[in-house]
Amino acid sequence: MRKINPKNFTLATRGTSREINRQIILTLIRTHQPVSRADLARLMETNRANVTFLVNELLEEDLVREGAQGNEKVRGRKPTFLYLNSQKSYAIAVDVRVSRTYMMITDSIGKQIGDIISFPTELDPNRFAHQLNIRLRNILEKDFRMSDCQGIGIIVPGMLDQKSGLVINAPTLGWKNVNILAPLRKEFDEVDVYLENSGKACALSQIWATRTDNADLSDIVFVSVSDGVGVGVVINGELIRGRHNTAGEFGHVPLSIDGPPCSCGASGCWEAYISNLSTLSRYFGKDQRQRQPRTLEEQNFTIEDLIMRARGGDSKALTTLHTTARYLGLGLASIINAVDPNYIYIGGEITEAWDLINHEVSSAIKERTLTKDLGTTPIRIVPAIEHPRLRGAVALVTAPAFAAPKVA
Amino acid sequence: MRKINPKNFTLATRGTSREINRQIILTLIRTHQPVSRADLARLMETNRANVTFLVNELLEEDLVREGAQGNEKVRGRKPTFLYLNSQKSYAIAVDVRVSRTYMMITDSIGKQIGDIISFPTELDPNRFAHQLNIRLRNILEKDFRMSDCQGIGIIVPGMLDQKSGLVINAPTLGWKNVNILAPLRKEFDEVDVYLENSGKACALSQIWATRTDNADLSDIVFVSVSDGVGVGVVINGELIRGRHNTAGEFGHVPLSIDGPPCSCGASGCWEAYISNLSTLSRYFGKDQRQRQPRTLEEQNFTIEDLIMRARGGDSKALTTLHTTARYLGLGLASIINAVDPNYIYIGGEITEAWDLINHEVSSAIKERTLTKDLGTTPIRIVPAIEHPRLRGAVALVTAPAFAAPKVA
DNA sequence: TTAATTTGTTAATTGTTTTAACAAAAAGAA
DNA sequence: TTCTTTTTGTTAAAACAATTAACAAATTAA
Repeated sequence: MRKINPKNFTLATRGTSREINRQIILTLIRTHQPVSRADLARLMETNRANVTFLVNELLEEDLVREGAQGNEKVRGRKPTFLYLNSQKSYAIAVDVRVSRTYMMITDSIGKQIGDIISFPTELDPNRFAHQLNIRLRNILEKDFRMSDCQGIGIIVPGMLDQKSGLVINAPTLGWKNVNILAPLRKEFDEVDVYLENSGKACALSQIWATRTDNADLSDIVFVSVSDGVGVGVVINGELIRGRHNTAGEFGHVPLSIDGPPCSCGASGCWEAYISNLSTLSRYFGKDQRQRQPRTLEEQNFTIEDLIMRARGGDSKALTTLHTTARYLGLGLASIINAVDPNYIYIGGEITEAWDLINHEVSSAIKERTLTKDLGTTPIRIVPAIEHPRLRGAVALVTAPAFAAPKVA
Repeated sequence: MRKINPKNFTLATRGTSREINRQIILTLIRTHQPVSRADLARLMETNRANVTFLVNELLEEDLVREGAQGNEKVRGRKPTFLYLNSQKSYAIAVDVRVSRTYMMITDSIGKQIGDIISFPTELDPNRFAHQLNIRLRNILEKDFRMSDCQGIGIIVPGMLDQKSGLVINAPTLGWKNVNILAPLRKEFDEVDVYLENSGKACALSQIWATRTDNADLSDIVFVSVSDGVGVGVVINGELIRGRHNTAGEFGHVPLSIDGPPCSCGASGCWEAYISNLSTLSRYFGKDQRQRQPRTLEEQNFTIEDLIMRARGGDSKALTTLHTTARYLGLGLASIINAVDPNYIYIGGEITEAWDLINHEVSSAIKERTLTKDLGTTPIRIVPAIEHPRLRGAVALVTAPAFAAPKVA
């Protein structure tokens, strides 16, 4: 039961029904391809004539193409299969992280083209913009044609204003009130450039992934545990952004208000318990409150090393991971109580140790969730190899073509 | 950018556009009445002919009526004003609380008819059902006509399953897995009966209230502080319910996981810091961890008494309120970080002391919100006299007629 | 009294879904 | 082979709703 906003509604015009049905057809071709017109008519519970009209429109726009004919051993005329034309355009994804920046190119349905490339991130915003500019120009003018580029999606770990392209605060990069998009938009004015927070992008990557399972992804949460903790919340199939594009920051909901200091300035945030840095500090026995300097050896020691040690029999390492797992679960319980999602997806380096910690996570979740049902909310691991951030950046570019039209 | 759910979509039919525009017209008449067809055409940025057709349909259904003519000093034909026919039916609202149950009757646009009546709540579910049955029968058969009743909305402070009508757990009432709706639905099978949690109902009461201010209520949170803490979250004009209708339970997000024990079984929940009981316990210096019994005098002492004492110069009472205010603000900061709403509404007895505590609440919010913008999220007080729970119960019945049709 | 202006309706047009009929294509039965 | 049956996809016609244009009604100002 959604209330129509009397200050901001969308009237239905003569073409609205067609637009809606067109997007439904696109969605169905996307999830069921290769698929025939007759199949679509059955899936949509409508008549084949309607499907013919709508598909013809998509064929004319070259969004959809006809392919081989089916050859099942059944009577009757063989169906003509339809599939999305993935060659129409390409998308560029950019994932900016502290140490390196990653780039991926995909076709118009998000399938990777070539290899992922990466380069060290310039932490000076101006020099970064210059650096990225050159890389993009290479792709847009040498490797591909600029007119074929559907858009560029850029992921930054921090809070940002989507429209203006302003990075309000990206603590790990040290960027504050930096407009990273303006120079790019000026340089490549033919191409759409999108900006998104990494936690939100990861959530997008899941709902827009083409999957074969029957999972209902209309209400999900993605929790990305890394240097910081990023969270993206999807409700009713839509990423929630809030008034300032800052919705979903569960990383800074406290476990204990008097807990360890957090990068955000407050103390006891969930992030201050479960980020990789926090886990490592705990392993080395440093009191985070004191922000004691770490030795060089400690600085080069990563969470992956810790996991390796835990697997190698280092009981202190294992205990450290278990403690993090418990805190992870306690925080997830808060998210579950607040959002009650269908699934929770978890990404980040710690997922590599999931077999070691999943029991602790589950029991912590059950400890603080309000009902038994909530305690069994399915948790799914997203391995790094799936590149959720890059996939989310791609979705920023490619997904709008499949999204539901704004109506009422 | 909403993803169309390929397993659960709604195809647009020939009538979909009309249905959408019809609901927009209803919404606009509701918010702008009395209003002429020409006004509607301007508000909707469409032509008057379209409005005529749609309004004629509403007139035929007797949802809308024509009223007086305008008489501004302008040239041209006088407009015929349209208004919602509020006499078409009536709604019954029931608010079940520990001590008493309240009932209100409204017309079909939620305007109160007669006085609010109340009676002591029978805490035995069967006897309660019987009691409520008799009360409802009186209204439906003696005072009014059953066929005119649009529906009955019942509010229960606890977790519940909307569809089956099951009260899963209402700790203050002591109800667990009680089906309160089944007997009513059986008895009054002509009438729709709706069940809703009190926090969620309060949120509904705000978005569906007919207001004159220009507030954008598409993203709001209602926090109801009483015996427990109920929270309702509205995103994109729609109350979020989650997979098990338990979404929004921010009352059990911890401030400190090792904090005082909470009625839910966990410890350190926000509720355990700010509920009326928690505030009173703190005033009487009881250690909640010990669950010490209170004296008879203490048992009869209410939060209103505490506020009175604080106003009367009792500095310990004032300090107690200030402490609650601080905890209230710290928890609100978590909600703001997580949801980033346009407004936060607060109801409950403590709002009567708002002039005493609002400064502490605000500074605690600023202390833990991630950005300056978030720190200035407007907080609005809803006084008890506005009966948000009963108004929410009414909205359950009357609002669906104005809601956006499900599409795509 | 006439012109100007605004409201609301009606008729015609256009675009879209829906129904019904049909053509095309293939397998199976006679 | 030939005919029947079945399925796919298209086309023509019908039904319906938004849109456009024209017009009638009602009122004020000149």
